[in-house]
Amino acid sequence: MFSTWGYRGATVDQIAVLAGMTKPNLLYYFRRKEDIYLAVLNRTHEMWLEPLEHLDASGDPAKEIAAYIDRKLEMSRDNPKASRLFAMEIIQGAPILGQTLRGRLKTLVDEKAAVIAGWVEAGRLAPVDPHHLIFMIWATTQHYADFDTQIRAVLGARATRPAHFDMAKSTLEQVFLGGLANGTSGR
Amino acid sequence: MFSTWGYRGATVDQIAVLAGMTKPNLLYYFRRKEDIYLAVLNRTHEMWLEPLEHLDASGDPAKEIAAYIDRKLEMSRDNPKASRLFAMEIIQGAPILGQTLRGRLKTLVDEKAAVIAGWVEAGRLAPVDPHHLIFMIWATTQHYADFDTQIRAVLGARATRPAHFDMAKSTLEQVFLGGLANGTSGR
DNA sequence: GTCTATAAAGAGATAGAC
DNA sequence: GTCTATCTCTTTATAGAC
Repeated sequence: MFSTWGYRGATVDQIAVLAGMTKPNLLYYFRRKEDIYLAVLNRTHEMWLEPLEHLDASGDPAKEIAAYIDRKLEMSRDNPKASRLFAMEIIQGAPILGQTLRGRLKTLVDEKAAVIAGWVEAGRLAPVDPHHLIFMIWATTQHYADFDTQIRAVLGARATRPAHFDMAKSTLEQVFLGGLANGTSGR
Repeated sequence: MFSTWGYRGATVDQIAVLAGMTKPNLLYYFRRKEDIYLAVLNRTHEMWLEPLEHLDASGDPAKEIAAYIDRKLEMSRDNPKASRLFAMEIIQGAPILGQTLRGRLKTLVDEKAAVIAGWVEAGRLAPVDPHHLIFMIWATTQHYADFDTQIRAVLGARATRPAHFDMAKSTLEQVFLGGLANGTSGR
């Protein structure tokens, strides 16, 4: 409900119906509406951090990045509502997750950015800004969940459910890996 | 107000204060809350279609794509709230803009996708799916407006306002143009 | 734990004076 | 065109029986 209607737009009544119980019963488990939102948002964010943690410094740069893209894309395909919930929270200025972003997320990203920077220094990857590369991967993969409505509107008949995800995957890998191939450098 | 709080989250009272008038006065110009939303959303979407219209089939592929990326990125920098308003509308399933997306936007994208396909056929661009390439450009450029809060949280001290947009621009151009260089093909 | 009934506050919209 | 006052409906949250 929150991912479709936003925090204010979702009503406790509707959530209760969706949960198969009455409103006072739902409020017996979660005292306030905000508590429901916090619970679902925290659970979602936990899941969101995971794929980046797997980026392995000792692996092959191209393979690691491709695997990261794939994992993120699969998450968008399998948990689009979670992605949209997270997106709405950020768009609205991250009133709840702000601290987590500046803390745990920043630490994780800085750590993995250092890994990427290491690959660049070793000449195994074109010289690229690691932070912005990570932003690009977030943007492109989550786009397929967050803007699903627009994508399906534009693709029209082409938008067969699993097929267009395969197309997205190969396009993303092509552009990212082509753009990051070592030797070729930035150009 | 709508871009920060969502449709339901924004109140007519708050909008009136922001507009420097009382609530009944605002409702004298816009009879219903929805009319305010429609007005601001339509104005925004108009602006949003424009950059793609400039993609020129007779130009140099790499230059045209770079110029398109730049224009979209500038829009994110200069109109972040408009971008976020648009994003929230799409995330929520485009209840208002749905028809426009399936109509005018689809027509425009299909037309420009054909232009890109032409470049690919002429061997001036690596073989890439035109629609998904356009999605990638939308995703990466709008990300800097929509997820600004997250980006600044992660970049921390690095996030000097105009500077990180320049970094974004060069990173995007590098990855896209590198990934799309002709001859090299998809690889 | 679950329910019906209801209190209390919020928010969209209108009435009507100026 | 602009205002104060207010109607009305929605929504969060609680009371209290079972």
